[in-house]
Amino acid sequence: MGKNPVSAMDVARVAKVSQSTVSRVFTPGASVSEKTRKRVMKVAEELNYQPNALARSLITKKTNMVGLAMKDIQNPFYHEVLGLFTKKLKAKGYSVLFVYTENEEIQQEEINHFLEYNVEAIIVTDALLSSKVVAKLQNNAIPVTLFNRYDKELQCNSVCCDNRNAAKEIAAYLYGKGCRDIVFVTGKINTSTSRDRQKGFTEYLQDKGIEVTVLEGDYTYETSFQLTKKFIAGGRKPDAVFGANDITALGALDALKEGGISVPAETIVIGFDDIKMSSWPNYGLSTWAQPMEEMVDETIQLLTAKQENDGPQTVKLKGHFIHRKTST
Amino acid sequence: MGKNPVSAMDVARVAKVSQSTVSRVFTPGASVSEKTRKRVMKVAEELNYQPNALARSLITKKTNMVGLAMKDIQNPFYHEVLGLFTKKLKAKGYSVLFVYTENEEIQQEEINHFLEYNVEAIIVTDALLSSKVVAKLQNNAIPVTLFNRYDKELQCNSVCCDNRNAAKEIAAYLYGKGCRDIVFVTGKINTSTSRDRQKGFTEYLQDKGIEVTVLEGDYTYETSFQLTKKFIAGGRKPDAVFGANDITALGALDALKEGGISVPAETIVIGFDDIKMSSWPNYGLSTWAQPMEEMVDETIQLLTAKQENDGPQTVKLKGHFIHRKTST
DNA sequence: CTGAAAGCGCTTACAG
DNA sequence: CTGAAAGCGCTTACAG
Repeated sequence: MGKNPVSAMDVARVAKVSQSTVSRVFTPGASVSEKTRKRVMKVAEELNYQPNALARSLITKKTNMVGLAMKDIQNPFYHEVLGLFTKKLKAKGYSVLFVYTENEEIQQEEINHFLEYNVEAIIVTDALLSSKVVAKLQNNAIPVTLFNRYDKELQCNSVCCDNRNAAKEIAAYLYGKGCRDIVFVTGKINTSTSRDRQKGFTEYLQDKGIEVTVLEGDYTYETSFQLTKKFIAGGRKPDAVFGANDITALGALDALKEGGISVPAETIVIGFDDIKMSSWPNYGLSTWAQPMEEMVDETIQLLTAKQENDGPQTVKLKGHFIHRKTST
Repeated sequence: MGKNPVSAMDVARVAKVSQSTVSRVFTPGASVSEKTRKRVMKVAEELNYQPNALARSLITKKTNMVGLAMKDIQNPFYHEVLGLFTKKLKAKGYSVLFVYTENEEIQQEEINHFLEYNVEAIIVTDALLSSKVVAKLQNNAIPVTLFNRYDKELQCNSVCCDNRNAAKEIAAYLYGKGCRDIVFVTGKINTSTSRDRQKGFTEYLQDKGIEVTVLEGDYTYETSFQLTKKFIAGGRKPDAVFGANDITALGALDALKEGGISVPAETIVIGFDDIKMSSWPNYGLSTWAQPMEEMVDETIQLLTAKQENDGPQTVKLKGHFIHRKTST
């Protein structure tokens, strides 16, 4: 904490006021005469005084910290999300305590960590939460919001894209283009995002009498690339491939290209997320744009309006299709 | 902080011991009889007691938090770095308070933020620091380490790749391949990384009588893409393009491809960083791999061994060249 | 091994 | 508008 921890007391001594007054000067809205305020501020600056947020939090019960947990390191989508969160939370006066989970599931350990530091809310992006962990958080009255995930079993807020309907629209689009031999490359199958996208997609096509070929991926580029490569090596040449996210679609796209299949002439490729790379000229991936900014805003909204306790809320946002070079 | 803040006092009451004893049970190495420890632990678990890190920090002067500041949102390199830092710092018992800077320079505001929360050290990856800010930090005895940057003027530690020599080796490699018409696409020119890579690269070639064409980029894909596109539209067809980082090289690569130039047959393309994408089949970018993990380890080492005050240290790591599909 | 007490740096009623 | 005092939840000498 430094060798030179100037305290409010030090400032008070020099400014010849009480420590309470120094505190008031640094408390927005507290009543201090203009004259006193100026004198104190001057001394504070000279001494390089910085109020101690820890001590303040201890008494106000407000830490202004929110915990953010992430897992996926490969998907740039989450990097963009992280940037947006820290930026927007800062604007609201919150800091973010960041945790990167290696495990599939957020462990008790990481949550304890958040609890110890008294974060006021927790945002979990792409990791899983056990109901036991959620219970503990509820017990401590810390609101949790799942971002880009949801879980009916869990008693927590959730903000995500309406994956099912988005996938349905993509299916309709593909069907309208005359595609009949269609592949879906999944993400991690235990994620709601992948499941919902698959459900919306296959259901629509099933109604039309089309059985979608499902390749079980894991949201990584490599797996999707290998799966698709193997698939076309078997002599198959689908009309369309829909990847559970952009990275997945990109993997499939590269495999198709490598296999000499021309996109979109022979095969249409669609992704999901609209990460920056998708718009790069070399790819020009058509995709479903998640309303990332709106999603972040909604999440923060949910966290800050935690007062009204009408149970966990689920917000589903629409997003929109972006037509680029991999679709016709 | 929750509606149910069980304190050590609460536990003490139920376990019929003093609050001091409860504290000892949660302090590694403190002397408590096995019998008491068990009883206290049992009660603590029943009550869901969680020591308050804020209160502890207030008295121990140890927050176990380090501040991490980042700026570049587009470069996946930093996403990987962030993952590595949180993972490794956690292993050492540290949490990371994350700040995403929008400004080119880290502002006083963000630093104050770190100071308020009493972080024990600060890591700055790709943002700039003013000497005024560094001075303030030194005044508070908080060690700062620049990661992947360095600045002679600034009194702070620094860990980075030996960019100059790496670029020199790349230049030698290219020269050895017979390249004579060579382009370097810079990153942001006010970064030490871009400057050093440029210096090492051009100096070597200058010695050989070759004047490198320098295209001034900004470390983004788009700029590099446009620059290269414009360059070749002017009728030029270089033997080799070296990008200040992978993203930059990828932008150039795509522009070359779009311009109908075959890589590596006509033009060799080399990047710097070895981000995951560079190994994707569609790109197969040859690049200089930064020893990312080592760099992170060294940084943490520097921060935790902050006791010996023999002035700021600069650590330069080597890294190595990775040959893929864009070089011969 | 254990308890009573002081103190970390703040905020916030309570008086004046 | 301002000061004295209590208290937030801990740790840590100091006694015993």
